[in-house]
Amino acid sequence: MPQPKVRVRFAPSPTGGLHLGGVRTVLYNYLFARKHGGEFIVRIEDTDQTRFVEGAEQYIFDCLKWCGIEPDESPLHGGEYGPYRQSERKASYLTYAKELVEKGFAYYAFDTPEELEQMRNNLKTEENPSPQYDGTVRNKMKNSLTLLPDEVNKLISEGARFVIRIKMPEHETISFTDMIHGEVSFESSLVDDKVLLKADGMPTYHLAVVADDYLMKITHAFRGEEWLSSAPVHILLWKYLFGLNKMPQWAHMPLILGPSGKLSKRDGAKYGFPVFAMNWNDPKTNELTEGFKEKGFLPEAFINLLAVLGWNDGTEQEIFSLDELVEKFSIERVHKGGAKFDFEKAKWYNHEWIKKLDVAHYSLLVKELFKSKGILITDELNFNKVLELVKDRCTLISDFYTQASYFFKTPESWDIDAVKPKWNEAKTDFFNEYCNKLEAIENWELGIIESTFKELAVAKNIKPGELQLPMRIMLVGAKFGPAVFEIAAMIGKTETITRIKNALKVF
RNA sequence: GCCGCGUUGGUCAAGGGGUUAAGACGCCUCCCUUUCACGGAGGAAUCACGGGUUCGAAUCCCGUACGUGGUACCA
Repeated sequence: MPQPKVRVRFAPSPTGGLHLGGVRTVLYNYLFARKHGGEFIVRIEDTDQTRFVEGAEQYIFDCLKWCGIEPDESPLHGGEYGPYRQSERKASYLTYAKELVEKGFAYYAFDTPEELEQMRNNLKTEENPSPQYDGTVRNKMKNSLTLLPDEVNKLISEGARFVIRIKMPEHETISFTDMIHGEVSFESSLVDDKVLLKADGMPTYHLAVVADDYLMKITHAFRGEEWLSSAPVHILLWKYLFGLNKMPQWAHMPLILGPSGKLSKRDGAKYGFPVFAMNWNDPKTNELTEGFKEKGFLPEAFINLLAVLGWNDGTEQEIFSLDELVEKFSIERVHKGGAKFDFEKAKWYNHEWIKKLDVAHYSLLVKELFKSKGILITDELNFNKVLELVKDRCTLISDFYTQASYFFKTPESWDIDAVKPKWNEAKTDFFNEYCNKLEAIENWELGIIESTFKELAVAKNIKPGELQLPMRIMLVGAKFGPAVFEIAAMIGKTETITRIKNALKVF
C-alpha cells in the first residue's frame, strides 16, 4: 500500500508579526515536509476581521522568504486546493456546521453577548472564576436544545443572530497520540461547548482547521502547545465529520519562553533583543517591533538557532545549515518542555555563521550599511579583503561598521589616554623618522612595513612593543582591530603616513 | 478555581535502571597576541522536593511544589 503523501501546513493569522515561536513552527513544518518529500502549505487564517492588519500577510511571506522557507502552496504561490485564505472559503464552513447540527453534535445558540456575560457573572465564584458554556449550563441558555423546534425556526427565519456551538458529550474520554507528547487525554465534560460558527458567518479556528485540513488533505499538523487544550474539540470534530482515520497526526510544539514567562512582543523592547524575524511596523498602532534581520542576523544563523531551541540531533553538533536540518530533523527528538530564549547564545550562532560563511554572502549587506553611514564602496575586491580580515571580531552584521570603517575613513578621534601616559620625545622622533622611511618604500607590502618598523625601533633602542599600540591608535583611533601592519598595508602608503602625521600633532 | 502540558548547572541540552552525569552559551583563570577578537588549555556550577519499586533511581510509579498554556462569537 503506497504511503499517502506528506502534506503539512502552517496557518498564521495576519494580525501582526511573526514571533520566534511562530517561525520555529513553520521551520519544523518545512523540515518535516522536505525530509519526507512532501508538500509544505501555507494558508492564511484571516477569520477575525477585527484584528486583521493591513500588510501583515505580505510581511509573513517576506519573513519566510528571508529564512529560505518557500511554501509549495499558498495564497501567493497558488495550488490545487485553494483558495488559501480562510475568508475566501467561507461557504464551506457553514455546510459543515449545519451537518453537525443535523447529526446532533452541535446546536444553534441565540444568546446575546450581554446574556453570556450575565451568565458568567451569575455563576462566577471564588472556586470557579471563569464559568464555561458547558453541559451543565447549556440547558439554562437560549439555544436549539432548550427551545422548541418551531421557535428555533422562527428565530432563524426572522434573522436572529446565532452561533453554532459544539455539543460536548457528557462523559467520554477523548484521547489521541501526539507526535511529541505521546498519549494525551481529556474528560469531555470538562471541555466547554466551543463556538464553531460565529454570528457573522465566519468560522472559529476550531471549525476552520478541521475543515481546511480535511479539504487540503493535510497529513501532519504542527502547532504551538497553546492549542493542546482545545485539541479535544478538534478530535471530536474529526470524528463527527470525516472520521478519525483521516485525521492528521498532531504535534504540539513546546513554547518559547522569554526571560520571565512566555516570550512576548514586549520582551523585545524590555530586554533589548528582537522577537520577530523582520522589522514589523504595525500600521494600527504605528509601533515598530525590531526584527532579527535588521538587528544584524544572518538568516542562516537565525534558522539555526531557532531549530536547536527545542530540538537537537543527539550529537554534539550545534551548527546546521538548512540542508543539514532537513536531513537530520526528526519530530521525535523535539522536546516536550518549553525553552527559554537566550539572546547571548543567539548572538553566538550569528558569530559562528559570520565566520563560517564566505564574505561574499554578506558583503552586499555590509556595503549597504556603510552606504547608510556615508561611506561609499567602489573597490569590491579590496572591500571583501577587509571584511575577511575583520570577520572574526563581528558578532552582528552591524559590528562591521566599527570593525572596518577605519579602513575607509580616517579616525575622527584618538584614544589619547591609551598612549599619553607613556608618551615622550623619543617616540615622536621615532614616528617622524618612520614616516620618512615609509615614504621611501617602493613596494608597499606587509613584510617591509613591519621590518622597517622593527629595525628602526632597534636602532632607536625602543622596544617595538611600546610603539605598536601608539601606531594602532594612530591608524584606528582605538584599541582594536587586526594586526597594525596589516591595516597599514591595506590602507596604503599615503594614508598611513597622513594618519601618523595627523596623530602626532595631538600626541 | 478547574483542566492540560512540562521540570537535568544561570541558559540551551545529552543521557531513559549501574556513567567520574556529555557538549554548547555565558562567567572565571591561564596560554597565544605588547590592541580587540579568533584559537588553545583549565575552572566554578546541575538531576525541583518527598515517598515508594529495586541489590541499585537523574532514569520507573505515586504525591507535592513550581513553571507554563487553556478556561473568548482571539488565534
